[in-house]
Order: sequence, then structure tokens, then C-alpha cells
Amino acid sequence: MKLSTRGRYGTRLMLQLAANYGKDEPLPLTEIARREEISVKYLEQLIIPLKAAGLIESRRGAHGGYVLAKAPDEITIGQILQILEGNISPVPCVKDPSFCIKYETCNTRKLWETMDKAIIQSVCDVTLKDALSA
Amino acid sequence: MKLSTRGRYGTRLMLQLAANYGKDEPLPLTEIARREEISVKYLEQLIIPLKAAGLIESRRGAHGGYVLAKAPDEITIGQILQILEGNISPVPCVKDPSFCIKYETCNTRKLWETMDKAIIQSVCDVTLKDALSA
DNA sequence: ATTTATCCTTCTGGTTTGATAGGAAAAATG
DNA sequence: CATTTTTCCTATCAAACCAGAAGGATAAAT
Repeated sequence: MKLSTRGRYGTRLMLQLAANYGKDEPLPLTEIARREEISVKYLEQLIIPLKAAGLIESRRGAHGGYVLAKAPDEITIGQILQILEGNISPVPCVKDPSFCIKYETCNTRKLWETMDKAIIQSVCDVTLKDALSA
Repeated sequence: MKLSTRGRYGTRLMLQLAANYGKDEPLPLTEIARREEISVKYLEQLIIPLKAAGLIESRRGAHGGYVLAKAPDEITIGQILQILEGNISPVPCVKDPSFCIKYETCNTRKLWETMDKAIIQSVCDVTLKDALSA
């Protein structure tokens, strides 16, 4: 039941971009890597899906870097985790009934659905802006 | 962010024992394995820590099996998961500050603590009795 | 004695995780 | 135009974890 480094580092990355939001200069990965003590090479991998999902925009070349594509209060931690971790449901069957042949009769499914909702709510209720000011 | 089969199968196992609670005969693993379509050999492994934690009692030999050591309303899903999955916190630092050198300054820790509380509450509020009648 | 169970330890193939490596393409600067 | 800075893209790899099988020892009932 652990979040991987993808979700954790990715959230830190996004918080750095949120803190830089509204400034003229985009924030390069070298700077984020320095502040967060994570290798540039690894951050490069994490930022690809975030950009593909439209949360981030990039500018190449010298003085390039990344900026948020939306305001910090329009991006939730849940979105970030979904992109980097995939489905964060504690059990696959909650989102994919075909995962388990006992789907109909399983006496634990309601349990996992309750758990799933609690998790989703705890991360989708929080935006980058909320997290910054906390 | 997935529960492993240990937690999922273990919960199903415990629900079978809960359904059998109060009856004269203990429930053997062969029967649980048949009902849940899980191998006896794997269930044997899962039941060891549950017994060690005092949630289950056993009777060896023919007509042996397992019974809950407490009433179904005295055992929570959270306890079961804790025993079988270990610490279910989404990130290690929530329970172990020494995990991360940036513990003090990390801007995401409060986030994970909120998430952790939501998860714990969602499983510790539910007893085996609750789950049975749901 | 035989059968039905729990109990105990070990092993292993497969997948996922957490990176590192090497270089190509693009934009700014001098 | 050459250099530097930066994003972009693909591949590779060791270590850890997961899911389960295997093989047998011990105990109790019949």
C-alpha cells in the first residue's frame, strides 16, 4: 500500500512549479532537481506524462524550463497521482470488474470501495494551491 | 498503491471465520480454501501471523480448524491489514521520520498525513461484524 | 494405523521499482 | 556560426517485492 517515488517525487516537482507560477521565467529541471535533491534524469521521466496530460508546458533551449499549464488551484494532487501512479485504487476490482471472477459474490468488495472513496477524496479535495499554503 | 493478495485474501479468510463464529466446529483451511478458491498452501502462510497476533485460535488434527479468538465486532479490517501488510501508510515517512532526510522541510508531508488518516479511518472504523452484515 | 489437519521452513519465477546512461533536437547567446 | 543550456527520447539494469508451490513434521480423532 505504498505510493511509489513516481507519485511522491512528482508531487514535489509540481509543488515547485506551483510556487513558480505567474513568474516570467519557466523553471528548469536542473533547478528543481537541486532544490528537491532528486536527479535530473529521473525527473525527466516523471515530467513526460505530466506534460502529456496537459498539466505542464515546456520551453526548450537555454532559459527554457517548465510552467504549469493551469493555475495551481485548478490542479489537484489526485490528478497528479493518477497520472504518475496509474489507478490508485487499493484493489484492482474496484475499477475493473473483470479482474476477479468472484466479483459478484465477493464479500469484501464493498469494503474496498469504501476504502477507495476515502483515498480518492483525501487527494482530490486538495489542490496545489491548498498544498502550498498549508 | 495496491493492497497485496496477503491483505485481500486474509480479509476473506477472516470473514469466513467470522461467519462461522459461535458454531461448535472450528473451520478447517480446506473448507475456506474451497469456498474462496485460494490454495490451502497459501492460506496456511497467511494465517500464521493472524494467529500469532492473537486474532485466531487453532485446533489440530481431524475435525480441527480455526476459530476467531474474539467476537467479530471486536476485530477491525484495519487490524487484519496491519498484520498482513505491515504499515499501510501510503508513504513511509509518516510513521518513520528517519526515512527521509528532508523530513522537516518537506512540503508534501502534510499531504501524506491527511491521506494516511483517511485510509486508516476507512478500515479501522469497520469490524468483521459490520463487513458481514453489509 | 490411518486420516485429517495444523505447523514450519525453504525456494523460486515473474514483475515492479528506482533509477542510470547516452545521445538527439531545439532555442538562446555571443 | 559555434557553444551552451535545456528539453526530449529510448534503452538498460540491479535490487526488491510478490505470489505461490513444495515438502515434510507434528498432533489429534477415529
